[in-house]
Amino acid sequence: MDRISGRRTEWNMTAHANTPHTPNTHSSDNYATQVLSQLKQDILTGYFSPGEKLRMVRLKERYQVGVSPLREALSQLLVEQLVIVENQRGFTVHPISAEEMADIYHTRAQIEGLCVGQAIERGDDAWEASILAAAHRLKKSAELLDENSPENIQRWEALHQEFHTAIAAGCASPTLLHVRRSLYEKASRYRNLWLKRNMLNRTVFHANQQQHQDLIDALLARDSESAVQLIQEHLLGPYRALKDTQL
Amino acid sequence: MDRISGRRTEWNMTAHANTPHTPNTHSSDNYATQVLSQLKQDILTGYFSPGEKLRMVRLKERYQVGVSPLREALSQLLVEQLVIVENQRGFTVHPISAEEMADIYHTRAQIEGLCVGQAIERGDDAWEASILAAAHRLKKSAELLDENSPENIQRWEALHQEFHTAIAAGCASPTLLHVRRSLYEKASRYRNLWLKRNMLNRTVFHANQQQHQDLIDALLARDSESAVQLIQEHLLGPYRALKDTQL
DNA sequence: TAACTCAAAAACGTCGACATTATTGCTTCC
DNA sequence: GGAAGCAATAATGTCGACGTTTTTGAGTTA
Repeated sequence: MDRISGRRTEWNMTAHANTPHTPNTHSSDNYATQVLSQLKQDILTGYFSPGEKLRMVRLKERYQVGVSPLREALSQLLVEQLVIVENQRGFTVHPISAEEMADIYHTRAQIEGLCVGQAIERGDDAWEASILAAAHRLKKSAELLDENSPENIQRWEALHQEFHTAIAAGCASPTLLHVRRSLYEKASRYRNLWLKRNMLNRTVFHANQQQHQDLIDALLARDSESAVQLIQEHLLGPYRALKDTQL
Repeated sequence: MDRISGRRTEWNMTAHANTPHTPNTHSSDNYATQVLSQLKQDILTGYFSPGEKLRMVRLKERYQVGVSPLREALSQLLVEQLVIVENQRGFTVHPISAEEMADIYHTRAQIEGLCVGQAIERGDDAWEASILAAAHRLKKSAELLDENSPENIQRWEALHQEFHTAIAAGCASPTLLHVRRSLYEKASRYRNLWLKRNMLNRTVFHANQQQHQDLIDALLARDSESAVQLIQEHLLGPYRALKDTQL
């Protein structure tokens, strides 16, 4: 057993309490890459709070690596604006604010609108099929929400995201999809922080179901104007629910 | 004199041949930050060619730092998709392709459209004034292009960019402007590589002048549809000139 | 009590060294 | 002559150590 996989196992076992880390990392990755995904997850899920100082000793203990891979991972999160840095004062989790949340969600709505608009122009049969497939999987998993444990919500959320990603993928623009993904991650941080305080009720999800069907109809009809309008509303809905509650 | 500024001076003096590096770095930055801007510049300007292997020994010599700051800087360029990495095989300059160029330019046109559209909605008097000021500076500097030395072209290009940034800034969305900046950098790599091979002729710039005036008129008239159309054409024009030439 | 000083402790950023992995080049064998 | 094996070389990724800077906190003074 080589060092990396050995170390990897240790990580999984020492994942202290709060966050069960995904073991889905290929040992072909280096430490920096492995730490990146875990650290990102820890920030997005709120294990490290907004504005919290990220002390190296703590990070070294948690992820069982030296400072070099840590600083590489943190450097990447810096570009993604999930951490901030001040010379000689180390790294800090990027603070949150109502203003940033509004900006992210609105920008995300615009970007998603671009994706959908182009997807309608460019999407082919395979695109339509993948949407219907993802929609089917999502609908079938609605039962996950009956028992609203964090794990089930996470699983449903993953399927939900896959559904919307299937739609956006039709735009066939790696650059645009890259931007989209980055914004999704930033937004999901706010969503997760909100989830930690407020349990979600089922009604919002049923509204979701209807919106999804309307969206699919507009997509298959290649009705760009309606589809863009629907997807933007679909994204801004959660925002409106979030923004008035205390973070 | 501390180590950083001492080292900094050495950098400026040892800037081998091709690229005169900007000395505009505060000594409050750490090595990683300083290396980042220089390395990015070297990639954008083509000192390091697309697909070229970035060997650590070479980078250490060029920037006079150890591997730690280098890997941090490269990690950031990784997120910005200016380099790629393969485990145990180090970093490589991100390759270029006609497909990527098309994707970047088209996405950029869409993003710039969003910026302009929102700027027209949100822009105030100060916004209008800053546009006119930047336009004035740009027009006054047209003489820079009479002698088309690389330095003059660079200076004109900076003013040109400031003009368009002044317009986009009206959207008042940090997130959107962040995306915009990232795409500008990626696109400028293609433009720079093109400039290395083809000297530009003056006619394209005069066409530019007229487009700028039309754009300003549309902005001040708050004619969103025209303005978005104009800015997108303005961005795609250079793309069309570039795409048919050999890279 | 509040502000200030300053020494001790903690934390940061960088380098050099080392183990591991990839690459090169030479030799051997078909 | 060309493929295959293998040793030598080179390059990568990570850690521990070190100098520097920031933070802490106890003691002093107003």
